[in-house]
Amino acid sequence: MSVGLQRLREDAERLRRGAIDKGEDPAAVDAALRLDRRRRALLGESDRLKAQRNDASRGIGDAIKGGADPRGAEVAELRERSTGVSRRIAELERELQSIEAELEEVLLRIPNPADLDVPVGGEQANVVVRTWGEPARHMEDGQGGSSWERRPHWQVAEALGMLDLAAGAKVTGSGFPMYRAAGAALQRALIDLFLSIHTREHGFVEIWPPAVVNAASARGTGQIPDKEHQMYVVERDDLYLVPTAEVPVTNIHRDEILDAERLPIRYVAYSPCFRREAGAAGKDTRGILRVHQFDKVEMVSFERPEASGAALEWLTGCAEVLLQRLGLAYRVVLLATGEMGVTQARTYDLEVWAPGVERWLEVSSVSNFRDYQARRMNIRWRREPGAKPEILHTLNGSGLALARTVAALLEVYQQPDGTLRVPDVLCPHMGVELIRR
RNA sequence: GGAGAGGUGGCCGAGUGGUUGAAGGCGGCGGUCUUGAAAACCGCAGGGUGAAAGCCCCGGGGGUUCGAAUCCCUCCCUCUCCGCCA
Repeated sequence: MSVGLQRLREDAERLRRGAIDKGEDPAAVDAALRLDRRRRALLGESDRLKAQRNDASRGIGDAIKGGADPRGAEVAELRERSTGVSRRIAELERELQSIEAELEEVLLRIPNPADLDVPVGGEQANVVVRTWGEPARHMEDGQGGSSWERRPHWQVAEALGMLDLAAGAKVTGSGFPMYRAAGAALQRALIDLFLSIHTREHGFVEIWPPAVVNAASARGTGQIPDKEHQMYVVERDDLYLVPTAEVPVTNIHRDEILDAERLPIRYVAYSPCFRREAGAAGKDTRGILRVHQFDKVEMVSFERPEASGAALEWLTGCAEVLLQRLGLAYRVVLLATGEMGVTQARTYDLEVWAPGVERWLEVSSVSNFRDYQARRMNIRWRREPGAKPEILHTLNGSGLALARTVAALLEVYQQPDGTLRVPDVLCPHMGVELIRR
């Protein structure tokens, strides 16, 4: 269950409003309310009958122990009366089961309402919270009054032998980039850089997760049912290729009750990410801005509810550090309700400036899910030993997604002569300061 | 992939179809004792739902039965051996 029956009953209006603000259908809220009422009625009836049955069974046991003939008329009569009750229970149980299945299905479809201070609306309602660095110009001044034009990343990369999109298309299909030579090394260097900073400077515990998950995990983080069509499915084994490390990593603590002193728990994980990008055909077809497989370092945090708001700001900062070290200009955008996913309560996107294509590219999305995912995954914590378990809060954020970061790097660090300068932080990882043909 | 063993409370581990939501041990919490601690002794402690009574939960699902942790089916997982293999 994602929103919880308690909240459904007490706060239906907020849920309805939240769905509408996100551009989703609020009908699921009313359907859930209806099913919940029906369920409670059936449950009351069947519980009463079960109590009756339990008494009767106990009576039969006592009678036999008290010396009654198990095959005698007295016991047979008791047994017969109980049979009728059991049959009625079975009927109710069947109906209850179908109601509960329906209810669960409907609950999974109720969106997580955005925090109240999130701007309502579409893209125009997004708020640029802050910017960092000086966006590089597309046309750059050169020596002696000359000027040069920055090329898009795919041209830079292909010319330097760092990327072979044709090979990727041949081997797998379009949207599966083949990095080579310094391009491949750059991938490895970035992954290492990001993981190193997060583990050494930000205190994350490094995880190297499976790249394939089962349906329960995909449901836990909310990919199912909302984004099921965006995932690659291994049908034979009923498994899904991960669209982000968020899925395997957040599910680590599914069905657990964590002690207070363990919180917050903060993981950082590298994984390849697979996305079908269904419905995005024809968008960003050139280069590596929208691909079916990319690499990403993801931060995941499990927090006490009262700490999740501050944690979101902190996580955002952890991602920003990486862009600052790479010397890439970026802006932080607070997403408006209509731009958010159904599971998030508050989301910041980090957008990096790519002067070749002259666009801001989303390289990170940092979100507070509050209790929405945790309830689906049944992840709880205890304030103190012996206290009632409570649902905790989960957050995650990219730190960072590689493909678009690489695109920005290529476009920012290209030189007029066609070579590529390696950002200082990456030199130790790459072993060179300049990449040339 | 083949053969076998097993999945019970935070952990280990009993469990006969009938007050066993579950013995016992360890661990945990509280107390007595102690200058303090240890030891010893006493006591308290699972989760869900519900206003409560109650109902449900012994890997998941289904079945047999008046009644299932206990019997049957099925799926999943763990372990051991064999085969294959980075």
